Amino acid sequence: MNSPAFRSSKQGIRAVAARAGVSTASVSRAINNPEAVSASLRARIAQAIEAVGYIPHAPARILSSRRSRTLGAIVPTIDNTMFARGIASLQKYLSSVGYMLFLTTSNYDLDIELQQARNLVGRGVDGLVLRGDCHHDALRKLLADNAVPFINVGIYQPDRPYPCVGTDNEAAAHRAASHVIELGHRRIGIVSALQRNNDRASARVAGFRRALAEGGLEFPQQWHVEVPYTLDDAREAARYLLSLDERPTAVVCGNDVIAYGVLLEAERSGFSVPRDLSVVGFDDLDWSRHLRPSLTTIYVPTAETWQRAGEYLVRHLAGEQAIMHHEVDYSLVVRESTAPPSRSPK
Amino acid sequence: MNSPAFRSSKQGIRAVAARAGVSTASVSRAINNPEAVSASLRARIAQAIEAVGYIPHAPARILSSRRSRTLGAIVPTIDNTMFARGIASLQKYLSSVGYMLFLTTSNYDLDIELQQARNLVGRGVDGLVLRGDCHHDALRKLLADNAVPFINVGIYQPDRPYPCVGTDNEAAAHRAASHVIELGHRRIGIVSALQRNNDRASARVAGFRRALAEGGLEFPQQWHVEVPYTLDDAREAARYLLSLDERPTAVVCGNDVIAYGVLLEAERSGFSVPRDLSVVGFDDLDWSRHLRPSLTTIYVPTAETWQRAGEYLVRHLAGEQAIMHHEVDYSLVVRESTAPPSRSPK
DNA sequence: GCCATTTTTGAAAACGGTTACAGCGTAAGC
DNA sequence: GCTTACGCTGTAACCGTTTTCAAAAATGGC
Repeated sequence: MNSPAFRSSKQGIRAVAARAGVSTASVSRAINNPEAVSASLRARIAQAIEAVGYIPHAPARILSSRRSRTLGAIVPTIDNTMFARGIASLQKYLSSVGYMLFLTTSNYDLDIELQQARNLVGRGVDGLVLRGDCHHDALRKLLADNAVPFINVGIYQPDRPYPCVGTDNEAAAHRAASHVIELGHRRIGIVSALQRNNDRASARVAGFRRALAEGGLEFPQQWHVEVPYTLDDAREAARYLLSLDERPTAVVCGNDVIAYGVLLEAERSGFSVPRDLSVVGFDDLDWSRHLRPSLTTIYVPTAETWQRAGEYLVRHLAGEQAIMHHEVDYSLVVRESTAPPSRSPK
Repeated sequence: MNSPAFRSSKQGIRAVAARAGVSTASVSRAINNPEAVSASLRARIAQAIEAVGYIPHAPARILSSRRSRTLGAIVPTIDNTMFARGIASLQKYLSSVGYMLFLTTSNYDLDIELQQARNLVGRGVDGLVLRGDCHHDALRKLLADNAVPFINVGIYQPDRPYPCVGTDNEAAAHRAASHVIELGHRRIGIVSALQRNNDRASARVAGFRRALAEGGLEFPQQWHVEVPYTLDDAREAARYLLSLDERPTAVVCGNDVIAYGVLLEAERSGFSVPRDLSVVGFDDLDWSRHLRPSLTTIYVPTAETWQRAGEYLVRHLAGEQAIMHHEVDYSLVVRESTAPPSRSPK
């Protein structure tokens, strides 16, 4: 007969303990630190867990231990192949080391990102994976106040005091633009993603422009168009660029989707790629190899990047040393969409 | 001077309560049920919360209230446009009603799905969104034992006792195949996704086959190929089908990505679409409108479907009535990739 | 003003784990 | 044989909320 002062043993770890005839402490140890418990007890407990169908209650665990073995991630949107891939890779890695991932989206809005971060911190995540280094000031304060480690992924900024892992977008973009310059192009247009609250997009634009400047090329403002991440918008941008009196002979694009749009529109407008127009993308999505003409682009190892972000945090949380600034290599993949400018442009 | 028997008021809700000069109960009420507290207190508390920078601790909240305002979702993979869209839509809806989403992936593995479900239940999710109705037996038992409501999304099975929301894949596939039959095709190939543990894929195959059977068409086994979700595999399948002595004049595909592969390969092999080969897709991704020839396909309102799944669970959890079987309409979008079979096939 | 209601508010017991601490054997050292 | 050390186990406090219950305060009718 249970005294009312005793908790009922009907649920949770107490039920398991009762059934195995041990204390809750032993059950907890058997689960979290099996070596700390004798083999015989371990077996009894394992059997009791099985019999009761016991599932540890994570919130209680987190509350008590103050660790959740969970990381949070905030991405602008999941509806973008690059992020989807990155998240998939991160999730896979984390689950391989017994961590979980709490994923949220910010829609490129700094306030939403901050709010989601509050949410995740309140949730008790052990660390946070953020996209880029374009954040609300309050976000950094929040993470500092609560001692939540984090990492900026998808960028490489060795000079900043925050951990990051990714490719150097500026340098990669510079490489892409240099490629068409080396081919002999002098009139080069840029179709970039929206730069607002997107340091990846703006770093790429910066790289493009630096290459143009270094090449001594003139760059009229109307040769740069910013578009959302859709084929339709990219096509519209291409239509505009191709309609200019003084039109570019090459277009460097902020990402592959934009490049696809440019490719499609050029073809529809009767321009032949690469004869009349060279096009360079950025990301190297699946389609880039398959299109005709196939797309010259920058390969970015997204999966590796995001996995390394996870590795950094997991290591950091384990108290191990981890490199704060990790650069991930990109590479230029030359395919059919680029060629020297034709002597007799259409 | 605090007696050591009292908990320190340095943290959490107690710090807020101390600062506002009220009890923790009032703070809790001010947060969760503001009307239950007088305006003056509410104001004092709000100010204290602000001053302390208080972030409620979700795990403690869940532990105490036994509700998390969090739903779990298990999808095969996030790296698939349709799922990414669905998840994005679900997440957006949930956040609009103050819920969060815990997302995990199963990689089309029933055991992993079960394990993830355990995980999520242990995490205290209020409900679960599952892809399709192809699950481990233990999963249903798990959810029943723990009284966790769930819904199968992406399918429509009014005859089963489980809630679901989605399109009738069998019927939609039937419609797609009927389209090419009506155009006059008699030799129709099928390139489907892998059917193993994928009821969506197999329902579509069933629909295709029913249409063929009803049309009295013969269907040699070698005209059906199953491939993974990649352009490369789809192209290989197309290459195979087009190399047959008796080759199909039309191919119906389990999804758009497969159809893209078939389109690409047909073109590369010198077949003209739709003159030499008609192709039908399924999903209506962005590319389908943009390709040349554009792709005839089945439009599936993914975003709506997943949002409705969220609505069902939220409603159910609120104790409101909600329809268990919700059918979402599909539609055939006829574009350029289908035409009557040519008199003189290549 | 007084009593009966109806708010508002606070004290304290859960919620389901972890873990510091202490107790108890048993093995080792002498 | 007695101490010392160590390995295993149990007791119980605590993690930060919510929520029940009852007391206190406000309201209203007379």
